[in-house]
Amino acid sequence: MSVTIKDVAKRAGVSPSTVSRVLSNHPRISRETSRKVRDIMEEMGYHPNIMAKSLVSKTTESICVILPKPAEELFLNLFFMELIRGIVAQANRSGYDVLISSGGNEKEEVEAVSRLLNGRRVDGAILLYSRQDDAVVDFLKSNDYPFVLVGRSEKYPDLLSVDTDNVQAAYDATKHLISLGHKRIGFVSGPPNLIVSQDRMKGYGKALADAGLDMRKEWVVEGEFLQESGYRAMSFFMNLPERPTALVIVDDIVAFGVLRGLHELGYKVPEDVSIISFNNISLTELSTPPLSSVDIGIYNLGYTASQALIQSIRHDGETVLPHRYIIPHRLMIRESSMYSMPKS
Amino acid sequence: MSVTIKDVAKRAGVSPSTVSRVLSNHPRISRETSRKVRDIMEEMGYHPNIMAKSLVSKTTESICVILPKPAEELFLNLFFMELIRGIVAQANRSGYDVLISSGGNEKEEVEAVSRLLNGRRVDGAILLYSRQDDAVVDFLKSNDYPFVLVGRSEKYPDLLSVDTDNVQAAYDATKHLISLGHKRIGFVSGPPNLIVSQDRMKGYGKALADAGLDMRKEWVVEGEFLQESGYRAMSFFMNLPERPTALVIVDDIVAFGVLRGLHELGYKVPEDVSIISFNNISLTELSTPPLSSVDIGIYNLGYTASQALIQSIRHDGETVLPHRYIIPHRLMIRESSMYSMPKS
DNA sequence: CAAAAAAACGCAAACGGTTCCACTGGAGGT
DNA sequence: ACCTCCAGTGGAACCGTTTGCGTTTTTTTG
Repeated sequence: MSVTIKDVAKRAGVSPSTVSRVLSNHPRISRETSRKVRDIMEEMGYHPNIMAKSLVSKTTESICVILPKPAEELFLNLFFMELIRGIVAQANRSGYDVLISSGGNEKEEVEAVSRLLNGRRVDGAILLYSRQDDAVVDFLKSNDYPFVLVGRSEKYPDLLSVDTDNVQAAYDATKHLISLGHKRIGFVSGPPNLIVSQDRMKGYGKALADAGLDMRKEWVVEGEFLQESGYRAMSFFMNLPERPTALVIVDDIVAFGVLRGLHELGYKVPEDVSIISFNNISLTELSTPPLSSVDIGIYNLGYTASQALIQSIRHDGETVLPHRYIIPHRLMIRESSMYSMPKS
Repeated sequence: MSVTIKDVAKRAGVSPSTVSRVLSNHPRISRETSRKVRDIMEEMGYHPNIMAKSLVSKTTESICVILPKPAEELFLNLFFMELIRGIVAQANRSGYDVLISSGGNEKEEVEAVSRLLNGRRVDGAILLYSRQDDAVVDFLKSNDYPFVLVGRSEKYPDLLSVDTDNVQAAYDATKHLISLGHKRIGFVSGPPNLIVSQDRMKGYGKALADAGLDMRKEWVVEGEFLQESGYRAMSFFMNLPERPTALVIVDDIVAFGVLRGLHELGYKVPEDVSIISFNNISLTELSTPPLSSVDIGIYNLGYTASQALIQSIRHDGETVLPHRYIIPHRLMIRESSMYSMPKS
């Protein structure tokens, strides 16, 4: 059917081994043989069979990324797509292919990962989440397969992972609001069991403390990564006897809900309430008003994760590799927090 | 290293062939042999080596999807992620893996696809776009590889493809506005060379004609799939001596720009201008006001594409398969077009 | 009860590469 | 002129499965 290494060999009057060596440009092949063989390959339209190659080399030059279930429900879509783009871009640059997999539930995920890694279809995996107690992580770790986490694991702190310094990011965001003169700053959080929620909350608290402001329990609400969460939070906050004048919001999507809630309640952003959120997905600039957000470099997160994984796959064990990569973040200040408090 | 079919065979006291046959549950294997072998496989933790299998079976049970370059720039991200989710979900259900690939330019794309298909790494491909004249399509077609287009090709009308009936969709959207009493209806289009732009424009024109309304050149503008396009279109439309009272907009993202433009110019939606757009990405419901949009079933598009491709891969050539799948659309009417024109 | 048919299984050759080892022939050393 | 050495190449085994065909065992049948 397809032209093989033997066909080329025959046509070139050399042995298959020689052709193979030309392909991997082995040092001990003469210039002219190499030229001749390459010409013939070109002429015959030869393409190496990747399967045959990986069968013997025991390496597939490909990785998989596991989409979490939430990707189904939430529309963290923007987030994931950006991440995937980064992953694919880097992987392709390094000559790796990327395989996407998703499972309905955790059990299915483990089965999928098991099939892919035990079946030697991929060399490693990227996990796009950090759940509290993850069967997939357990599987990968116990089988000693290369993998990297986008996020971090509390259970195993020294896993290879790529993450944002969420504490610092929240600290910076909060400080920004403080520098605008705000003294009553609230926090709209996400699911309390997610590490990212906890970390951002921590940074928020730290910034307040450092500025000598007190963190009031009633100015902190927890919710989901959904706009409804933000929406509901507003009817709560705005009925308080003492309302916050600024909000740090755990995610852009939630911030959209906040925006909508405030709008319906008749409050203006940023005049009445200044807000800033996290992730800086591409929509932040086109809401009304444009949303201040902490850019966490999602593409870069993906890119780095892919790089770290491939590095770890290729690693011969000589040098010691870092366990943890922190992607720098930066504040993107837009209208939603551009208003300086009148000195009151 | 890893436990192979031979290890299992030895341990079970049978030949490798028998083990293989158990795996593919060949009819001529006795109940008990099958049980015994399966038990041993379980016990030894056997997992079939996918590479070895594909080498001999000449089929990889996996497909690839080619991300177009625009995915890099535009944030059709929402769109693509949704599509990919559909593709992956269906493929996994059918036992196929999905491989994502993207190329910087068309040449790189061809190289990537060539490597994947010629190298027998995947069995087929899904193309997420319909460009005017596509080298990737030419490659796939001339090599007779299975592939499916999400969209349609003017050059080769009978390619396997999955698409929306964009003419009808635009017709329906326009008719909706007409039914609200609008007589001056404009159209904000996308890049004129994209088939989707052309089709939607066509449906728009047809609806106007059927209603006896005239389509005025100055009420139609072309642009990009970017919010700026919509934004700019508004400063044009709203300076016209006779302004449209309703707009059909080629894409949700563009509609966001329109919304913003109208807002800044002091027009209210839907009181002053009613609008409806296409695709119904998840953000349409959380803009202010929520956007009427034509839901084109993006997930379904992906799901069906995957299904069609796999069907075509497995096809033995006996029966004849459809070339073209049309995914039904439906209007999602929200606030942005809820206002009935005052009888003027 | 022998012969034929069916059922269950084993052998060995692929699939398309890679790589260790052996072989050849000419250059360089003595 | 003989030995050594090395660059350049060929031979063959192997990677883990599948599968056509042949062999053995069991069952059916006349």
